[in-house]
Amino acid sequence: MRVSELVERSGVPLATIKYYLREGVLMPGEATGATKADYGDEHLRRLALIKALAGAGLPIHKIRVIVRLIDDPGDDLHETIGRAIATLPPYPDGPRSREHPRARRVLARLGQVYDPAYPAVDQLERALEAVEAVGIPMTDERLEAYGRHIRGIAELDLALMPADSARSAVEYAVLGTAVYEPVIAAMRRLAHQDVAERILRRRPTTPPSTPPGEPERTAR
Amino acid sequence: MRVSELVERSGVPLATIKYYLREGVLMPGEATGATKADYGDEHLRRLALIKALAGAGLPIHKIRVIVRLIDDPGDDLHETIGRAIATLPPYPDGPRSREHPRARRVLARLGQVYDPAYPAVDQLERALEAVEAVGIPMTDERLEAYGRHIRGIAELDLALMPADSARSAVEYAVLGTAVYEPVIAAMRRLAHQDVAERILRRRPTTPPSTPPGEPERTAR
DNA sequence: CAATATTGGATAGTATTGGTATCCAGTGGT
DNA sequence: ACCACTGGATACCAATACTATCCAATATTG
Repeated sequence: MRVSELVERSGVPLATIKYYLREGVLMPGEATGATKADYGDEHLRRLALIKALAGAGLPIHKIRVIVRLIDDPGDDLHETIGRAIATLPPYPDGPRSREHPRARRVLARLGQVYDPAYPAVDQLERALEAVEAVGIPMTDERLEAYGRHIRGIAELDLALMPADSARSAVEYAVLGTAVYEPVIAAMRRLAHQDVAERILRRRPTTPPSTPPGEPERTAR
Repeated sequence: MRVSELVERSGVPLATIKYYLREGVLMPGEATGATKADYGDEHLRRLALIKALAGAGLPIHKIRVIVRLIDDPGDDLHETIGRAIATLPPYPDGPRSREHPRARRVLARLGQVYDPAYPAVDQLERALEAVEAVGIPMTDERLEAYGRHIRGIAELDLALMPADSARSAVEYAVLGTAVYEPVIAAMRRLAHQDVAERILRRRPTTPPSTPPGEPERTAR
């Protein structure tokens, strides 16, 4: 397809597509002449990826890093995925050379190895500093429950990871991490609402049945 | 204390404090003269709150909304908390008048009421649109597991909510929602690492014991 | 009493980011 | 032969969260 068609099919304005091309996050179409080029489904897919990552707050140059890893995953899949995930937000401002005492305690408690090379360790440390600074520290009780539930989620995530190609595995890992975080956050807020409603308003617990007008309980 | 002391104790530059004062997120100190004012611990606490919320990506004018709700929670605590949480990111761009078919399905499945007035419903719908657009849809299997685990977390969150004052309840709700989201995200990423390590590298499952050089398994 | 430091207040400036718009000239299709 | 379209380059823009500077009044200190 030509650019104009890519524009209307993707919904991305031409100026923006040019911008993505310039920034090297969208691969150029196959040139069929000096002023014509041909784009395919992989361009649509790439645009969806860019949209998703940009929507998750990634600056364009980080997206560039990720698309390069997807386009060219090396031999070591685990390593590649690690680097791709490391590119995701949040981006701390200070240096990351601290001791991570809070994160260490959490990991020790959960029986996970402490490897300061994981950027997520630093993210966890900063997040724990923030909750502490604000007076809602991570108590043992909370840690135990959070750890158990989060691990349950993570195990399922991994179980559902595609095994057909390294490319799709990297994409799955990046997107699964980035785009499911808002899903989890929204579900938690709704669960808060629901639980709070029952506690604060003293309402009875609704059984998990189909509400009126919403009959597709098991529908896709 | 005087401004200069507030500056050094909070670590926030004077120009920034003035900016917060101007924007109405930091309450003015008690004037002790035409060119002097007195600040107290509540100013330090407020600065910590602002830091935490700004760090979570809230624009200053949203922080203003929240501090007003904290300073003046009305009669209806549930309502006030709802409004405060509604002020938190993410901030969708388009209008929010859709049907929320995906969110409805999820809520029906989980036995929670669908109330389009909750902003989190819209957030969930958009998040689900994103995962779908990118080819990792919310399957029933995932939904069931996510729902169960997230509800477990949410129930604990509510159980730990302070009941002493409306003010602190609002603060807890806002901060607990905002600052724990990064904690959950970081913990999930680390759990992914840990599980992936065991699967991809075919390593044996480490029992939750103390790794070498890390003896404080139960230490704070 | 006088010199110095500090304060509140006002205003202007800055850096970053992610686009958007314009212009241009070459060219492919009809 | 003509006109819409293309790639390419460059300029521009809007929002945000500070940051810096200036000013004049007033404490504070010696």
